[in-house]
Amino acid sequence: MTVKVRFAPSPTGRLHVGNIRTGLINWLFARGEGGQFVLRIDDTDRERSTREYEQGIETDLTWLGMTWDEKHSQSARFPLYRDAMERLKSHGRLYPAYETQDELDRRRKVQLSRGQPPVYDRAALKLTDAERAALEAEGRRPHWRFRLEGKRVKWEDLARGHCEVDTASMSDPVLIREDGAFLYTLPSVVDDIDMAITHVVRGEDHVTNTGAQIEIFEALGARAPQFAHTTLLVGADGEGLSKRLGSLSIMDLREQGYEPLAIVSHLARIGTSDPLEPGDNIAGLAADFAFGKMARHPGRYDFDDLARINAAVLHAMPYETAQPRLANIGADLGEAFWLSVRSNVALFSGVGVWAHVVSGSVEPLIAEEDRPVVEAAAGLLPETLDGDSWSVWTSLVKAATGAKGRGLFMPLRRALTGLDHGPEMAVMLPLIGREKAVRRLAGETA
RNA sequence: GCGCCCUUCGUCUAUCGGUUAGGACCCCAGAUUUUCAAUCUGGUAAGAGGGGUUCGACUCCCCUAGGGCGUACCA
Repeated sequence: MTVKVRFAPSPTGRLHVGNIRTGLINWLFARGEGGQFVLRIDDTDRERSTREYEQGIETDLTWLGMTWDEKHSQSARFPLYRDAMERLKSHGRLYPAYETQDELDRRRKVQLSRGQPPVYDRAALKLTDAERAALEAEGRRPHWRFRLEGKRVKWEDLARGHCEVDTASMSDPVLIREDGAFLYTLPSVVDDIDMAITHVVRGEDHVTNTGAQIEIFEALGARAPQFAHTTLLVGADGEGLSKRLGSLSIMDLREQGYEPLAIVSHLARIGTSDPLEPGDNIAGLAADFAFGKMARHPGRYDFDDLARINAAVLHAMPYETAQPRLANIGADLGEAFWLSVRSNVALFSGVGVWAHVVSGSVEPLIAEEDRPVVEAAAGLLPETLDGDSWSVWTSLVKAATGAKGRGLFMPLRRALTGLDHGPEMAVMLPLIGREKAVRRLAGETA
């Protein structure tokens, strides 16, 4: 059986690290198994769904490298849901209920205060035809609940092992709202059947849902797919991630300059036994992926880890990969430049600083006590500068001034770059060129 | 309140009854770079607490504490 999974985001906002992780795990699992990945736009809520957000989802997935084999929009599939609805009604599994939300809230509070579980009491099931007619005559419109069998639903979960949910302890789920809108549950099950989804991979916040949904699969005459419920993410402080998801959208990370490979490597490995390191590429991450590697407790999303992985991605990036992007920002100063600069940047855009040191205007940093060394060095600078010049030159300065080690190199670095850290000076010096070097050593901004 | 899941170095984790409790990050030290960064090598450091079961428990069971999730006409 070929694996076929789906990722079903709602186009009601931008993708963030929490929901993209679920999508990514689906993608990695599918690709690792040579299976298919379906993108299913959950736009049944016509009010909140927008075309722009839908486009944003595609932009983000494409940028991350998460290609899809099929794309469907649930808004185009209402006939299917209506058909399923009719079938459930005819089997007596879907019944109308007329309580208002206020009434339901009140009942829940009463049950809770009595120490009882807040489960719907199925009062609507006992309504006579006459009572229903009276309610409708009042202008009340029903919402529709799925009648649970009330049994222990069992499945073997790829991520959590044997699972059981007692549907007798849950409320009959509302499938259709008073205004006629389909809630998430029914379209999800109907589409999983229709699209022949083999594995439903989602967060463990859906575990209880799964019990009810398996009953719906069965009520529709289908066999439930396999399930994998992965742990959720918490923030670095152990708090739930939801509180600051706003700052963690994929779009924001892209705009801040994070590498897609870093984001994907980080999300793929949080909460697994693999080290938090970059993969070679997203396909490699898929090859390494296994549910068995995932821990059973919430994974920590630490922004510092992302930053570190991002730097590591850059530190290993070959010139061929970086070249077009360097050219894009006017910083393509050759392979030697990139290879020495890449280990000094945390974000790709950081290259700009070093390009500026080479071709821009820099104010030298010359401390009073370093002045003798810098002045002596200025007089000893070779006429032509190449890869060997730095070594030759600093030897001459050492001989002339007696300065050595840190006392020799830091004054020159500071004077030439205006900074106290950076790439190999042997590479930087010829790029900076004799003219600028001379002026900077003289204390001029050049 | 009730239900499900979870709890190992500072952090992320391995172990699935007998191990010097392993790896990664951080940190520290050394090497290299006649400087910083980067890189390489080495090192410090752990089984929430309490009861059981067992010749033997991080591993199995129970209790307590702590955490996550669920208990919606959200997804």
